[in-house]
Amino acid sequence: MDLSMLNDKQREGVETINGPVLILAGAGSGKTRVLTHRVAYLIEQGVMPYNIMAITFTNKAAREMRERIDNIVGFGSDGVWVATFHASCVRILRRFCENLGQGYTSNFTIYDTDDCKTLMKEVCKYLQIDTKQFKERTFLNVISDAKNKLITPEEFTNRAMGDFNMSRQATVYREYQARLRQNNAFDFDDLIMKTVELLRLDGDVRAYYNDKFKYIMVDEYQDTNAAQFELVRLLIGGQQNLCVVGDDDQSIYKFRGADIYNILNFEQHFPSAHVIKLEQNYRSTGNILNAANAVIANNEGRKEKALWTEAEDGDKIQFQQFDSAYEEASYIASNIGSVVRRGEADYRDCAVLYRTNAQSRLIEEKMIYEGIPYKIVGGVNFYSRKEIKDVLAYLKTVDNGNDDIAVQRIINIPKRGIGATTITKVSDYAREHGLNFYEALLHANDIPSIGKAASKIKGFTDLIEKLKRIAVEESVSALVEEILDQTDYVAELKAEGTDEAKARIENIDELLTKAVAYEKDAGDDGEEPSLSGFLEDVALVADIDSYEESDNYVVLMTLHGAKGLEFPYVYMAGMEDGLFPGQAAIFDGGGADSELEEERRLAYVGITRAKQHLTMTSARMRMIRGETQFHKISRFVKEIPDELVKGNLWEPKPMDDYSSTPIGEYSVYQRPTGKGPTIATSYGSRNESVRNTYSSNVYTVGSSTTAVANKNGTKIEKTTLDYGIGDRVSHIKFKEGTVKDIIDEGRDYEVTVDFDGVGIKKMFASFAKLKKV
DNA sequence: ATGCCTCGTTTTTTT
DNA sequence: AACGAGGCAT
Repeated sequence: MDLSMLNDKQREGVETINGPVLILAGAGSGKTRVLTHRVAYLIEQGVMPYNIMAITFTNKAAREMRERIDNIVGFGSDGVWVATFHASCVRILRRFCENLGQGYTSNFTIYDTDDCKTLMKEVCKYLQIDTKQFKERTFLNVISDAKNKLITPEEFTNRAMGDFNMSRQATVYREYQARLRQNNAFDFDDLIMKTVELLRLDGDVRAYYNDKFKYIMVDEYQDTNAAQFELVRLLIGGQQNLCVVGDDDQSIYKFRGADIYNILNFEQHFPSAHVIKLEQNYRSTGNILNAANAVIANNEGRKEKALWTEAEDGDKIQFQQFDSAYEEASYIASNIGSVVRRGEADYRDCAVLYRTNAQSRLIEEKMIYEGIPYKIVGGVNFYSRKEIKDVLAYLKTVDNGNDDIAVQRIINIPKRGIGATTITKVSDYAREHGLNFYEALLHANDIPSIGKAASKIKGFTDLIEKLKRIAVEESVSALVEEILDQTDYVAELKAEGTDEAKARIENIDELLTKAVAYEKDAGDDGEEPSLSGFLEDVALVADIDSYEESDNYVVLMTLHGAKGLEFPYVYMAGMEDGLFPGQAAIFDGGGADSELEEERRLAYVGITRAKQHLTMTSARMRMIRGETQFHKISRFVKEIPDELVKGNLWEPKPMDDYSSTPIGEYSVYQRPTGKGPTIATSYGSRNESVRNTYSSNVYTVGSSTTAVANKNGTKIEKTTLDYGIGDRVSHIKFKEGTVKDIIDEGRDYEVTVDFDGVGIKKMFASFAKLKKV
C-alpha cells in the first residue's frame, strides 16, 4: 500500500497496529486520514474487515469515514463496523438485550430528551415531589451524570446513605429507571450503560464481541465519558489492539459527561501504550495557526504540544467590533456577499460560527436581506418538532405498545375528548392490575366510573389495532401515510392556513421522504426495513448529520457543531465577554479544568476551522433573553498577539467609556439607574453620531431608531424619519433612490424605495440607514 | 374537556 | 423574546 503521501508520524500511526496506541492529533493534522489509512492497512495486512471496528462521534463522521475507506480500499470495507457509540450500542442491544434478564425486548424504544422529561414529570407526580421546588431537569441531570459514570440506582442509593437530598434523588432514579424498563425504553445514557452491564454480565456475549472486534479505533477520544471508556475496554478484551485518536485541546463536551482524563491518563490505563503526536497542521495559514496556539496556550490543564505548518502566513485575522448585533450581522452578510461577488470563494466556502443558537436569528435575517443562500445547522432538532413527534408517537405506539409516553402523547391527538381525568383513571387502573397503559385502554369497559369516555377510548384503540395490521403488511412510509390519513393531521393543518401550519406540513412531507429513504437505504444494505429500524435511525440522528458540504450555501452553526469541519472562510460572531466566554464561565474563574478553559478550547476549535481567512466580530450591545446587554470584546480575541490581527480592536471604543458600572471583574456593563447622561460621540471612520440614552432604553444611530420596550413593556416613541414618500434618499449599498412608501410597523418603519438602476427594495428604516439627499 | 390568558423561566453547547 | 405551565372561565 502506498503510504508515501503521509508524513513520518502519520505513517507510524497507520503501521503501529498491535497493542494500545494513543494518537494525539492536533487540529488539522490529518487524523481522519490516519484512521482511514489505518483501516485500509489492516485489511491489506490480512485482517478481515468484520474484525475491525471504528467508533465515531456523529453519524456524519461515520458516513464520511466509510466513504473514505471505500475510496482507498476499493471494496470489502462494507464489513468494517463503522458507527457512533450510541448506534453501536443499539445494535448490540437489539440483538442481546433479552440477556439482561430485565424484561427488555428487541423492539425497545429510545427516549429523547423530551420523552425523558415527560417521564420524569410522571415520576415526580407519583412520588409527590413538588416540581417547583425540585426541577425535573435537575433530577435528569443527576441521573445522566450517574449513568455516565456507570452508577446504578442501587449504588446511588448506597452512596446516598444519610444524605437527605441524595436519598430523594436515589428514589427518583430508581422509580425513573423502573418506568423506563416497564416502557421497554432506554434513554441515551442507558444505551451505553446497559450495554456495559450486558457485557459485564454475560461472558458469552462478551466473548463473542471480543472475538469479533480484533481491532478497535475510537475517534474524538477526548469527548468520551467513563461509561464509553468502559465499553471500549470491555469490547477490546485482552488483545488490546486499541487505537484512540483525539486532541485534549478540543475537548468541548464536559457538560455532557466527557471526561478529559480518559485521554490525559490513557497511558496509565494502558501502560504499554504507544503514543504518537501529530503536530504538523495541513489546514490553516500560519497566522491562523499561531493565533490558535496563542489562545490555547492560556490553558493550564493540557498536554503540551506545538502545532506548526509549512504554509505561508496568509492574511491577518480580521477583527471588527460593532455597536449592535444588527450591524455585526449586516457586516458578516455583506462581507460574504462581496467575497463571493469578487469570485474569491463560493458560498459553500463560508461558515458563520457562534456560541449560542439564539444568535443565528439576526444573521439569518441579514442573509435573507443580502440574498445569500444559507443553511442553519442545529437549533431545534427536526425530530423534536411537535408535528414530527406526534407522528412518531403513533409509530412508536404501533411498534411498542409498552411505550406509555408515546401512547399518552397521541391519545388525544386529534382531539377525541379524552382528557386528563380519564388518563389518570386509566393509569391508576393499569398500575393496580399490572398492565401497561395501552393494555389498560383495551380494558376500558372494566374501568369504573369512566363513563362515556370508554367509547372514545375504543375509537382510539380500534385505530391503533388497525394500524398494527397495516404495519405488518405494508412499508413504513405507507404506514405513515395511513396515520396522516386516519387522523386528518395534514387536513387540519391545511385548514389552519397559517405560515406556521404550512411549515409543519412541509416537515411532515420531509418525514415521509425520510421514511422512503430509509426503506431504500436499508434495502441497499441488505437489511430488512422495519419500523423499529426506522425509529432507531430517527432517534439517533444529530443535526450535523444533515449537513452536506456539496451544496452551495453558507452554513450557520454553533461552535460545537463545527467540530471536525473546515472552511476557507470562517466568521466567528459574538466574540464578547459575557457571551463567549459566557457569564457562567467568567464567574467560575480560571485554573486547570475550569469552565473558562472549556470555553477557551471552544475558541480554539473555532479558530482552527479556518483554512485561509478568519474574521471575528463582536457587538457592544446585544439583546439576550429580552434584555439589552453591553459587552466588552472577548478575552479570547485579546489573547491573540496584536501583530496577527487587523481591524478596529485598538481604535477608540467610546461605548466602553460610558459612565457604566462594571460589576467587579465582570464585563457586562450594568446600566446606571435613573437619568443617564446622553452622550454624543463619533468614532471609527464613519463619523456617525451615536447617542445612547440609558434612561429611556432607546438606542439611536444616525436618523433611525430601534425602539426597545422598557421594563414595564411600554413602547417607546420612535424618532421621526427625516424623509417622506417622494423624497430622494441614499443607501450605503444601493446608492440613490426615491421613497415610494412608508409603513408604520409599530417598532419600526418599513420603507419601500425605488433605487436607480437597482429596482424596488423594501427595508426597515432602522437597518437601512437611509439618508435624505 | 377545552381554550385562553397570565405568570414565570430560561443549560450556552447535544449523542 | 419566546415558550411552557398552570389557573380560570367557558
